[in-house]
Amino acid sequence: MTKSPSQPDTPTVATGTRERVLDVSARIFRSRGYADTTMNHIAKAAGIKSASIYYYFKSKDEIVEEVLNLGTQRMFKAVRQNIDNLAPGVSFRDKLTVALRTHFTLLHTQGDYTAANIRLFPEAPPPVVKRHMCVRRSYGLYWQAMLKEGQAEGAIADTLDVEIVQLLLLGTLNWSVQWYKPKLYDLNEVAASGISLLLDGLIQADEISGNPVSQDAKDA
Amino acid sequence: MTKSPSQPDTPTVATGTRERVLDVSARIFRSRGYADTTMNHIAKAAGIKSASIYYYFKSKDEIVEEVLNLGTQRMFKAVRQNIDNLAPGVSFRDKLTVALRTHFTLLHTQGDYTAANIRLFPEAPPPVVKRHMCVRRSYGLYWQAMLKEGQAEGAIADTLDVEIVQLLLLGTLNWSVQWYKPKLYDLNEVAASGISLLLDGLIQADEISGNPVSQDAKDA
DNA sequence: GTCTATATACTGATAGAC
DNA sequence: GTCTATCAGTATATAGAC
Repeated sequence: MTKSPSQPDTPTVATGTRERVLDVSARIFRSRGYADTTMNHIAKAAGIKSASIYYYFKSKDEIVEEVLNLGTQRMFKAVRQNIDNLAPGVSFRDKLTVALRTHFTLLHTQGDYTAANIRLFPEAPPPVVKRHMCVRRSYGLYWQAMLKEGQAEGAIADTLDVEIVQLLLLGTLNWSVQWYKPKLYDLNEVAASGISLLLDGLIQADEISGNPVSQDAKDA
Repeated sequence: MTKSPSQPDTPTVATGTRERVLDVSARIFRSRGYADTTMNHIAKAAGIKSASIYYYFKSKDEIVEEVLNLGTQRMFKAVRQNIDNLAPGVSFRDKLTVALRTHFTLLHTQGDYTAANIRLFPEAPPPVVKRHMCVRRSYGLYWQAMLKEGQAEGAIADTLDVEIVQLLLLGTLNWSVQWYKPKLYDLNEVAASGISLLLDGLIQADEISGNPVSQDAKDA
């Protein structure tokens, strides 16, 4: 909301001090969490003194809130963009695959805001989280709407509670920030495994039907 | 490891002060997390003064470590017990269902240690987590061994990396501590949805085969 | 065993010089 | 805009009386 003057919309590279503070905050929050990140940590990483931060932000929680909101917003924007770019007649399955892959990939590449968002969400003070909830709810409702489309098409079971499914789906991906290490696992392999698990399940369909279970989601 | 004298193994009900401190610690850590839980919070809930805690524990981190270990150990014990009690010829699918359901249920019932464990894991100081890792690794390896059995039986794909699958499976369940509220969702419905999602996938098998997708895991 | 009192350190935040 | 200096609050942990 607060924006330094004469800045274009959503600057990709941090130029001013305020953006630099936000960027390093996201990076440090991502690895140290909320409570263990001090204004001094942020200041040092930004190359200023901690008192100077208060020229741009009223409090530590104001920084947290902005990092939280930016994380969700960037995630939302990327997912919607990739979905909107799909061909009109694309199957629900492919649509969901793209959404899941985008969410997962953004969690582990392209900046620290999305990963910091996942970590900060349970750790941040309740008032901050409460204010952030409206942004997060929009994103969740977007997924639920997509799932309802899938139900209408008959691609997924009518009886499912789309809210629970949404929480389970994104939960599987979100939890990966706790264990995924770029040097230890291959991002594409993990993404493919996760998407395959969520779309087709772990158990092989050992019926006569040649259903290609656990053998999909290998595009991109 | 440290145990007050003349105590039987794994006391179910906390009698002594030490056990009471541990129990309230687990409860408070579960809801407030690591950093926001103070020795004073614990002391007050245990009905003593904060200085008295140091008669039983050298430091806050010693409490955290014990809560962390107990959480994983209880989870491990419950899952193994339920698996061992199964009939010899039971299918891999049923086995996995029982394991998943046990893990999920224990996360949300029967004490705060298991839920606190999930929350503390990313928040606790690295040295504490590092010491806890051997316990956690045993539990992960137990799951991976189970998955390998499934591969040997042909129940799940041979090509899957069992470590990644294990992390994805438990991640789906673990993440639920962030959103599951007993008053808002039904535990059995969420468990059934989660297990169905993980075993059979979200997408309907719209082949001719009468494969009962998303229609299982409703025992227990 | 549990207490009171306190040491020590560090936190988020403010005041005001430059 | 960024600094130095500092306040007030609170944290973990210790010392020692009872």
